[in-house]
Amino acid sequence: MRQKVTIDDVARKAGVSKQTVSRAINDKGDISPITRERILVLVKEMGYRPNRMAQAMNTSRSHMIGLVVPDITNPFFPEIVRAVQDAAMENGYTTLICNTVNSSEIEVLNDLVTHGIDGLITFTHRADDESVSDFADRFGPMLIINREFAHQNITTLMVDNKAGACLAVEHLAGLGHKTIGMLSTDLATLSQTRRVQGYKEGLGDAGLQFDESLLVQADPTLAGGLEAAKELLKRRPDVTAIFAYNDLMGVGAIRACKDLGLKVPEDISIIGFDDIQLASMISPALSSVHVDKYEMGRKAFERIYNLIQEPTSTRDMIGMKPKIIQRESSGPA
Amino acid sequence: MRQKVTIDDVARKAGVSKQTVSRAINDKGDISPITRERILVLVKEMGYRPNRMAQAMNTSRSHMIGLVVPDITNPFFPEIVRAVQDAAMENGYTTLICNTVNSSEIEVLNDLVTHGIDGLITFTHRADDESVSDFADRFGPMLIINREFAHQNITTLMVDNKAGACLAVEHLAGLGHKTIGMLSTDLATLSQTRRVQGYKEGLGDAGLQFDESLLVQADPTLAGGLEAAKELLKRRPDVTAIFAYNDLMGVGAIRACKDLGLKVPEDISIIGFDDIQLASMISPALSSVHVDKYEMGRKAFERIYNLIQEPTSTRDMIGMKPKIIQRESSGPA
DNA sequence: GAGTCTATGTTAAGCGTTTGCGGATTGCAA
DNA sequence: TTGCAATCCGCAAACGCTTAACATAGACTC
Repeated sequence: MRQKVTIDDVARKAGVSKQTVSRAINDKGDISPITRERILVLVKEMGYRPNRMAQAMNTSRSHMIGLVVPDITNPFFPEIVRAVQDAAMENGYTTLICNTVNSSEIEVLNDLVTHGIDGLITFTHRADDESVSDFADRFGPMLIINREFAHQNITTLMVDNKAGACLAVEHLAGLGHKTIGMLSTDLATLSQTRRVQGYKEGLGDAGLQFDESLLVQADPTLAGGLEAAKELLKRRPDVTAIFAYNDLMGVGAIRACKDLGLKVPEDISIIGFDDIQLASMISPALSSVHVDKYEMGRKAFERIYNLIQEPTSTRDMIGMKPKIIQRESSGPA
Repeated sequence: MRQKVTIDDVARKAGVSKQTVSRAINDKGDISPITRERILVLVKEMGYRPNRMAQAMNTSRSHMIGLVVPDITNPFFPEIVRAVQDAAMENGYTTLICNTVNSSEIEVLNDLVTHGIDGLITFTHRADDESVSDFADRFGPMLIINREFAHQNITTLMVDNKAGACLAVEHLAGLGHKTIGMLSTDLATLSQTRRVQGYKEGLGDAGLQFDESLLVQADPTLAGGLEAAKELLKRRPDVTAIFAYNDLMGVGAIRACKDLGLKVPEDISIIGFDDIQLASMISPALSSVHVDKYEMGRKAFERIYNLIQEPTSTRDMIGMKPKIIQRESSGPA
């Protein structure tokens, strides 16, 4: 698409040079109020909007940011994406989104850069540290979510997974549960590690013993949760509460209990993590460690936006505290 | 972000002019294989990638398309978005996404255009025909999903809602149900109208009588479905099957039945529409009219891509046939 | 050895903006 | 009147790339 009406058209019609038009719309000095007004009226009339690409070539500001998620169909992401976009739009920014699930993450990032994005928000989990670091060396404002990273160009935003897991166990223990199992995942991600750490720490804090048999691993999916819960309940029939790595596994666990003829929460209490929409939609509704995903997205954008305006400002780490949402799936022991 | 390495850098290093480099990477003629090879090696080495914005200024091809959805957190959309992006990426395209839920749709479209998108896929439901038409006059390749529109620049892609609703009723009638209610919505959208039409037609085809009391309206949400189902079952305790406008309402209906002590599907059969992820995740799993959302996204991109390559090709209407997915929530009367 | 091609590169213009600098106009004091 | 600052605006270059048109060399014909 070639632009319909350009700055030259406006200039011609106004009988001034395009530079003057540029000054009028950008509110730069060196222009008389009268001319300015006259031009602005014309701009409205003709429906002129500056071509952002041309603008970007001069100013190095494309007004686009990149947003990279593993897979937008994963229910964890839409809300974050929405938040980023809401915040972006409020600040005159547009969002270039990519899924990385079946591509090289670094490739995707590099491709985004060729489009001239001013900043980047990314969930980048598969790419190794070195590649990410190389990339960050070359690129400007960049924020990684849920990955630890020490690099002067990279700001991180992380959910405090450990604290969240602690809270979950505390919640269950507070309800009087003494034997609390965990469904974990086989993926060696940071959140996985932290949540398991938190689980163990939580047990300790509550004066309960951790035992290997209480920890079962499977895919972080509904099916995985179902399978893992069955395995756990076979191993340890004395378990009265389950902490699931995420909500999908939590829902799977509820399903498993139903299959085994156990009532939730009467016989078994279950709590998930992330608090995705699904959690509140099933019955019994799933208690969960709530992560404010909308807030997360907004914060991410805000930070990137600041970095774009103030490229010299220091990189840092942003933490997000999760909290417990009790629903129907957890109750007194 | 200013580009790290430009075509000039490569040219200088190769000892040729930048135009020659351009030829090498774009595989245009008028260059000796030896020089070409030599340059390509350098390009790799230096990690040079053409700046798409600069490219776009000349070629009028930004390799970006716009994708506009009402709200990405609505579970109907992520899969479509994902499909569009997969297809886009395969073809060297990137996707600029916007939610319109709290902005003027036309504003969003216009803004996207300033970024130089080559094509546009949009769910645009609130904007009136005239505004859309005005916009289409000025813009190029454009595809609207689930809205009827006659404009020479606009291609439409629609789910056959009426046929889907017919199928749903046929399904229920086929299971022996004689009194089939519908939970509809108060939104006056095209899908709403069509689904109600299909419902009535389906009843007719099955030799069943439609009655106003069988049709209840509420918000197209879980809560709305719950409320509407209760109302319906109060009005017509003889209902044995319910067709819900969408899956969320269907899930709400299941909840209502549970609240009322009715078993699904033993006492009441329920079927939804759209087949969102949730449908298969709840228990009992919700039967639904399946819309192949992934296919929808791919088709949309394909069509837009063709229109971009072949701007003169004719606009048309693409239809998608839904089909029934029977799960646990529907059974014999 | 002059004339003609062909193969390869280069020059320069242009895409739609912004911006540093210099030119023109005005107003006012000397 | 003249001189000078202040005010307003235009010229031209620049951003990084593509592409039409042109230049140069070598290879070929006769």
